[in-house]
Amino acid sequence: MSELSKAYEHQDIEKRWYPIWVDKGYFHAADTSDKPAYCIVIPPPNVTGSLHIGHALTVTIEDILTRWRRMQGHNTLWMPGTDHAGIATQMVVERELQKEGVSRFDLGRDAFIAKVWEWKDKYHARITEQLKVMGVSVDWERERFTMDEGLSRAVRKVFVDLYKDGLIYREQRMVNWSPGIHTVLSDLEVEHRDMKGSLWHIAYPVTGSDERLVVATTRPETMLGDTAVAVHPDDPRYQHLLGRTVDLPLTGRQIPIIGDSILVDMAFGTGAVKVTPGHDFNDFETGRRHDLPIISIFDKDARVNDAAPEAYRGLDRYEARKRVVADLDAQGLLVEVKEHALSLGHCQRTGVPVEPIVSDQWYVKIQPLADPAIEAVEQGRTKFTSEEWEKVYFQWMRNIRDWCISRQLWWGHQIPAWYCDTCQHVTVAMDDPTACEQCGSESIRQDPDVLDTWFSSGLWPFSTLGWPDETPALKTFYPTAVMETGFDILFFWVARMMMFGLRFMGDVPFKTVYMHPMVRDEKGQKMSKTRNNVIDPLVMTEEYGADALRFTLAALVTQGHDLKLSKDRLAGYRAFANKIWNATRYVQMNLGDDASAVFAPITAADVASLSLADRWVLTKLDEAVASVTEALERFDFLAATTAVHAFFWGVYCDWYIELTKADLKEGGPAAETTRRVLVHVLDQALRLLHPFMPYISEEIWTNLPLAERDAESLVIAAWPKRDEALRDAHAGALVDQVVDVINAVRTVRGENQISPKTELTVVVAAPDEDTVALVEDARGYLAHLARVTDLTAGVGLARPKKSAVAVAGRCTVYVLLEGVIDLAEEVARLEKAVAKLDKDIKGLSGKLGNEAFVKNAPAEVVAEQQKRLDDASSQRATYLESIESLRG
RNA sequence: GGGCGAUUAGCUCAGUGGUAGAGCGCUGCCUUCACACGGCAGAUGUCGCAGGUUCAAGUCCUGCAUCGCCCA
Repeated sequence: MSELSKAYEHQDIEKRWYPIWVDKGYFHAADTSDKPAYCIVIPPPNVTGSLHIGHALTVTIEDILTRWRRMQGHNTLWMPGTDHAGIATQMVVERELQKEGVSRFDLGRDAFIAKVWEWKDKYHARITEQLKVMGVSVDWERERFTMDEGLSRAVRKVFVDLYKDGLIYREQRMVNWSPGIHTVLSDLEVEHRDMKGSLWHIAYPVTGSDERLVVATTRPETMLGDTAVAVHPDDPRYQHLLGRTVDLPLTGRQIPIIGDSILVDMAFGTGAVKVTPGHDFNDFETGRRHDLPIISIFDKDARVNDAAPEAYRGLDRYEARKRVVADLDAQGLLVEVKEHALSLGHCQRTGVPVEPIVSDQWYVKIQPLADPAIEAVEQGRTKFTSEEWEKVYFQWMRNIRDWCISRQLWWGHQIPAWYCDTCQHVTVAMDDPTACEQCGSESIRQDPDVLDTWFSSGLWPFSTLGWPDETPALKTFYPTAVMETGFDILFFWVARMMMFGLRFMGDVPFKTVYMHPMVRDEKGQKMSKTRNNVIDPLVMTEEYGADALRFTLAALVTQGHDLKLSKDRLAGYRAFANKIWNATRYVQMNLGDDASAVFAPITAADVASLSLADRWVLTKLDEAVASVTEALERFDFLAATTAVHAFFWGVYCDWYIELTKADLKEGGPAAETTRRVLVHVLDQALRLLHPFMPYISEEIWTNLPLAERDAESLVIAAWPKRDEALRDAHAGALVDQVVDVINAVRTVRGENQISPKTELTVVVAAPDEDTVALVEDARGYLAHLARVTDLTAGVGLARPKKSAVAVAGRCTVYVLLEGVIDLAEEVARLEKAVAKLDKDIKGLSGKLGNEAFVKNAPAEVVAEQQKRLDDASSQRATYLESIESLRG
C-alpha cells in the first residue's frame, strides 16, 4: 500500500475516479438479468438549468440508494436525463435574442426552435458535468431527453389515445394568462401571494335617477370591461334596483343590475360588486349564469385594447388603474379607498401577476385518471415513506380539476391536432395528416401551441424505458422501485406519473415515494439570488469535497422539516473524511515490515486467536452493519449516516485503534491477528461508507492490502452481511467494563486537573475473581490509555488513604492522590456527584414507594428501577466515605 | 376560509409510554510517535403553555399560543 499524505486532499482523488467508473461500465444496467431489478428514474433537471443544492440533495439520496442496492447485488438502473422545460427555456432564449434586438417572431418558428436546440446542446453538457461531480452512478448509456424522438412518440401516443377516449378536449374557458411569457398556465403554475392592496369604492349612477350604486373592487381598471353589477337578491338595500341599469362611468355603456346569491356576500364591502366576465374567474361563472356578454379589454401584454374607450388604449394594467381611478375621482365617483389584503396569482416562472382571460385551450379530463391513482395509494400498491405526504396527495387528488395542457409557446411538443378550414373538423392522429380525416380537404392547419412540459415528464418512468415499444428494459424495470424528489413537485410530477402510469402501463410507476424537503440556508431562508444566500453545490464540492457534501445532505435530511445547510456542517464532515484517511494511515503504518504483505479476512476459524479488543470491535461492526442496512431499508438517511459515523469515529478510531496500540507494541502472533482485524474491519467499514462517500472509500479500499478481493472496485463489491460467528456479546461486555475503568481514571484526571503526563497509581476493587483477571489483562490498555503505571486489582479491596474514587460499572476505581493534587478539588468533585445521586435516589425511591407502580409496571421495569436505586445508593455511600476520609 | 406540520441543550436536529441524545458551538487541559480537519475531560434542557388518560407522558388525547407549508 502506497504511503498516504498526512491530510486528506479530496480534489485530485474525486476528479480521478468518476471517469474510471464510467469507462468500466459499473453503472450500466443489463436489460435482463437473474439479479433482482432495482430502478430509480432521475427527476429530469431542466436541460438549460444549472445544478443547485436541491439537485444535489436529490442525486445524493438517489445515488446512496442505487449504490447500496448495487452492492447488495441488484441489477440497478438509475436512469438519467433532462427535460426541455418549455417555459423556462423559451424564456432564456428569447431574452438572449432580445439582447440582439431580435424577437422570436422576427426569426420565425423553425429558426427559433433551431436556435433553442443549439442552446440546449450547449447547456446540456453543463448540467451533466455538474451531476458527475456529485458522483452520480447513473447509466449514461441510457440517457434520455423529453424531446427525443422516442419520448416524443410516447407523448404523441398518449395525446392521441386520450383524445380518442374523450379524455382530452378543447374548450373556451377563463384561464390564467402570463403576460410575462405570453402563454396560459395551469392552476399549478400560478403562485398565490398575499399582497397589500386597496379596495376602491366606486359610485355607478343608476340610469335615469339621482341614485348611485356603490361597488367595491380591488381592480378598478377592469370596470372598462364590466357587463353587469351584482347585488344579493335578498338584500333589502337594493331590492328596488333589480332589473334596472347603471350608467357605467368612463364608457358610456349601460349595464344591468342583477341579483346573484353566489357571487355576492352582503356583508362584504358595500354588498354590491361589479361583474367583469372577461377578467375574473368568479365573474366569468356569474356571466355564464346570467348570460352576460364578455368583454376582453386586455391584449397579450395585459395592455388595454380596442374594446375599451380610446383614452385608455395601450396602457398597461397598472397605468390604466391609475388613470381610471383619477378619472373617476375627477368625476366625483370615487367614494373611498380602503387598505385591503388580497391573494394575487403570479406566474411561477416570470413572477408577473397573471391576468385571467377567456380563451380556447386543451384540457385533460382528469377525474377518470385520478380515481385509479387514488385507489393505488389507498391499496398500498404505491407507498409514501411518510404518511403526511400521502395525506397531501389524497387531499389534492380528491379535489383535482381538469388540467390545462396547451401552452402558447414554440419550444415543446406541438399539439398533434389539425383544424380543417373547410369543415372545421379537428383531426388528431399519430402520423401527421395531409388532409382532413372528415372531409378530405387539404386545407388543414396544425394547432400552433405546444403541450405543458409536465405532460411529457409525466410519462418519464416508462417513456425512458422505451414505451410505447415493449422493450426488455421496460419489462425488467417497470414499475420502478422508488420515486425520490422534492415535495414541491408532488402534484406537478408524482401525481401525474401515477395517473399516466396506471392508464398506459396498467400498473403504478413506482412502489415507493420518498419526498425530500427544501434546502434552505442556516437561517432557514429560502435560497435565492436576491438574498445572496445561494449555496452553490459546485463551490462546496471544491471547498469541502463531494463526499463531505453528500454526507452532510444525507445527515440533515428529515421528512418533517426543511433542511438547513450550513458550512459548519460541511466542515465537520470534511473532518470526518480526514479522520478516515488518517485512521487508514495508522493501519498502513502498523502493518509490519513486509510492505507486500496481504491480509486475509477474519472468519469463524479465527475466533479462538482473537484478542478481547478484536472480538469487541467485530461485535460492534456487526451491529453497525445491521444499523446501517436497516436504516437504509426504511429510508432513514440520518440514522444511516449516524451509525456509520459513530462506528468509524467513535468505535474504530477512538477505541479500537487505541486499544491495538498496546497489543501491537507487544508483538507476536496476537499482533498479527490484530493487524488482520484492523484491515478486515476497515474493509467492511469502507463498504458501509461507500454509498455516502464514494470517492474516499474507493480510493482507500482499492489500495487496501487484501488477500482476497471480491471485486476490482468498491462500486461493485459486496455489501457487508451480518456474521453471527464473529459476534461475541461476552467480550463486548468485558471491554465495556475496561472502557468504564479507563473513563473513570480519565474523569478523575480531568476533573482534578491532573496533567495527562502524570503517571498514576490506581487500585481497582472488583466484584469477583473473573473481573480481577480482566482488569489484570487490561494492564496494557490502562497504561496506554489512562497512563496507569501502578495497578492493583482485587476482590473488594479497601479504599487506600488520600485517594479519589469513581465507580466504573461493577468496579470501584481508586486513584491515589497523595502528592498529585490538592485534595480539596476532589472533595468538591465528589460533593457534586453526591448531589446528583441524591436527586436520582429521590426520584427512584419515590417511584418504587408507589404501590401502584410496583403492582402495575412490568416486573422487569420494576427490577430495573430497583437496581438503579441500589447502584445509586451504594455509589453515594462510597463517595460520602471518601469525602470523610479526604477531609480527615 | 380548508388542510398539513412544527415547537426538545447556545445553534441544527434525533428521540412513538419507563425521569433526555447526536453533531456543531462553548469551557478547561494536552502540539502523546494516524489525525490540531486532532485527543481527553466538562458545563448546559420546568422537552411551547394549560388540562386530561396512565402506576408512569418529550412520547397518547383535548384546548390554547407562536411559527411554517400546501390548497382555495
